[in-house]
Amino acid sequence: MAVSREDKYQKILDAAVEAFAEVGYHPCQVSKIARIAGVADGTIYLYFKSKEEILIRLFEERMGDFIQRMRSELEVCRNTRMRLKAIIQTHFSYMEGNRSLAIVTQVELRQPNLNLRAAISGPLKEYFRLIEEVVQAGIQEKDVRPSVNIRVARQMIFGTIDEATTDWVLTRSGRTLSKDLEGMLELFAGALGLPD
Amino acid sequence: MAVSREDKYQKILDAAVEAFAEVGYHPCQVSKIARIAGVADGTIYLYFKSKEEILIRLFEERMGDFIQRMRSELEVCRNTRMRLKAIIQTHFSYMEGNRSLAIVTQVELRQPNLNLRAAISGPLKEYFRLIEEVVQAGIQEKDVRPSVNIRVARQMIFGTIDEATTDWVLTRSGRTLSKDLEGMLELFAGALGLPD
Amino acid sequence: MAVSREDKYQKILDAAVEAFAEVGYHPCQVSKIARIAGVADGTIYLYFKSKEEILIRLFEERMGDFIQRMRSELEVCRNTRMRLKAIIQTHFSYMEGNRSLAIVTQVELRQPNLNLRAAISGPLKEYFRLIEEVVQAGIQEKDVRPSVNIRVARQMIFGTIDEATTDWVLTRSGRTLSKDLEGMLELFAGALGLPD
Amino acid sequence: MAVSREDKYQKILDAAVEAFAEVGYHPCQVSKIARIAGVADGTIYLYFKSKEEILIRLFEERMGDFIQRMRSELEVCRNTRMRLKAIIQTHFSYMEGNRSLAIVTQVELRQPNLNLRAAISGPLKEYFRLIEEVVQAGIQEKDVRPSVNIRVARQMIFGTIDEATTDWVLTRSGRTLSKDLEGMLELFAGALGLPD
DNA sequence: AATGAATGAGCCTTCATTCAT
DNA sequence: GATGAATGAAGGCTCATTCAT
Repeated sequence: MAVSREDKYQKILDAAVEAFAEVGYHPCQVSKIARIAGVADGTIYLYFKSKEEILIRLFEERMGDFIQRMRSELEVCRNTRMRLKAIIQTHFSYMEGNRSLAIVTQVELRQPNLNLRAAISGPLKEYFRLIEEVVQAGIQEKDVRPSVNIRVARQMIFGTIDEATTDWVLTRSGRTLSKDLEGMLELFAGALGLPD
Repeated sequence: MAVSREDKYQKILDAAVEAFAEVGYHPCQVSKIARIAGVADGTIYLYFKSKEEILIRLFEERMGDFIQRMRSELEVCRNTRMRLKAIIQTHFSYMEGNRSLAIVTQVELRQPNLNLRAAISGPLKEYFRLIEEVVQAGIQEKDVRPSVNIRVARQMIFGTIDEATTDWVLTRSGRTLSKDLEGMLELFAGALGLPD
Repeated sequence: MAVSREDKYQKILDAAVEAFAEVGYHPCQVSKIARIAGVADGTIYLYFKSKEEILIRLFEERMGDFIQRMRSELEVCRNTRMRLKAIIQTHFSYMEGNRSLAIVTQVELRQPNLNLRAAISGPLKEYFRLIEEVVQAGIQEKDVRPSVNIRVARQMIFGTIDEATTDWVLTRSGRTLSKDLEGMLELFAGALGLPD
Repeated sequence: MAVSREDKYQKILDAAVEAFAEVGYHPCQVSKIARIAGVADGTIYLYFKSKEEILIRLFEERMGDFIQRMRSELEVCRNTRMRLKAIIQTHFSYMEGNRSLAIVTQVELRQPNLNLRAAISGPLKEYFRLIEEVVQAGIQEKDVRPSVNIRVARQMIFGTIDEATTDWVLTRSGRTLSKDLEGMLELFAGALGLPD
């Protein structure tokens, strides 16, 4: 039945996230994914045409989902501070809810592999654009200092959030990401010159 | 003779940087490194005991060198703004002068592989400590708002610089990294509340 | 119902002939046969216990049918020349009417696989015996030179017809096999010393 | 050293002939060839880029060699009967001296696989041309009846010899091929109308 | 020390066959 | 009976590593 097919597809994708997170994409054996997913090796190939395609679909699906959520969170915000808060919060809570995905993202996002880059660049660029739009709007709404370079500001916002996530992923401390939300927001506010 | 041995060691390391940058560590064949280095495959194993060790030594040597330089640049700085400027500048110019190393660093720095993590964490942690010391000193010297969370500030500083480097590495535009130095410094200044 | 079962059995056999002819027995996937036959992969196994059995049955059925026809054509012949003509003609027209089967026969007839050899050898040996009987009778009827080695004569007759068929199968020219009937018959007549 | 490389290449080719003869090309595992050749599996791929290439090179080398020998045997013949005798004799003795090659040739020569066909067709066509030249010359020299169709005569000559070889290959009797030389020659002589 | 041919363990992928529906 | 998704054994090929020269 249709539901079962989609279910298994997602089960394999979930298994792949977990497996990739544990050892990394390249060293990960397809049979490991199969084992975690509870299916036979060959079954994987009924749903994906290659190991690489699993990684590509994984990014497409999960990052698309992430962007979706980010966008809807931003819609209800009324000023730049709220928007930045929403970005940090959404990013953090998504990654906290998907630790394995977070690990995979932090690592494999930077692969020089061209097929992968092509697949990733779509959603990632959209995320970047989304952040840049927030800064741009902030300037127009006089929330943000006009001297701010939009690209560099985006690099700061994304880079900081991303680095905090990497930190959280690599140090297996019990500390939550969300705990740093306010501190990070204050840094961004100061950097962009937001009104209190 | 001793010089020749050291020379070849470095030649292999240089070749490895180039090779890893092009395709990534895992997909890179040892024979590719050998070809670029102009030595036989077997020769590699007279200098390194495995492909993994190449990567590990690579980080140890090149990051150690990087930290060294960073430290000496910082010594001559008299206030927080100068120190932050030195960090950005040194990081940018080092990476611009070692583009392949920059690529490898951005990608492989995040490997979940434990041996590698152990090797990297030394120099990387020292870099983090160094940044945190700058922030800490800034607070003591009343350059930095006392409410600033030091760890989060470090994540911002490193994350932003790192993201700018990744951006530069992946978009093969002619744009130099250094061009963004002042803009980035202004963001940091605002974020930390530095005096003008 | 019984008819339907036999129908489907033949449909699968026909599909197999077509599929084997296209790519050869070994490289041919069972799913290809199923697709051509318009049945599910699993259905094949309700009629045959393995892929190999399809090939075996195929030879048994189609070659049996071929021998049957050959035998009935020979019965009405009154002398050696007519019999040889009947053999060539029947062989040619059967293969022209079953081009795919001809292809499969030319190729797979020579498999070293022992199960297959055993299955083929029955009808093939009967065909050989039939040819040899014609030569033998020719000698008794004084149609054929008595010095003729019967086995070698059979090799000539079968080998020539078979090679002409292979030629026709491999060169996809429009040329018909039957066109060479008379020329070949004259060669055989000369070889065996038939009276004009 | 150069000799050693060529040696090993031939050793693998010999092993492949033996292995293919035993089970057929498709079912034959590369590891079987390696075992017979006394080398590691991977070594095969230092000399051939794929299993298929082994088969292709095998035909190119061994058939080229065969044609070479055939041509030089024919050069010293003074009439059609001698030439036909030389063809049969050379073919038979070559195959008797290379039984495994004979087996492989009889079977795989007829593969529908296009790459293989292309590789084979060169030497095989040359063989056909060579036979046809003998018949043609025979007609000009008034040795052969002018009514003989050259193509059909070639099909008879090659087909008969080939079928005798197949017969000899499949029936593992002690009987030698050469024993039938005279009987076959007489058939050809009669078929073509050669003078006594 | 240097070489590079050889090794062989290992892995992605295929596909004949099974079996729950 | 029919289906086709699922299975998992098997195999071609790769490549890090070794070692005879």
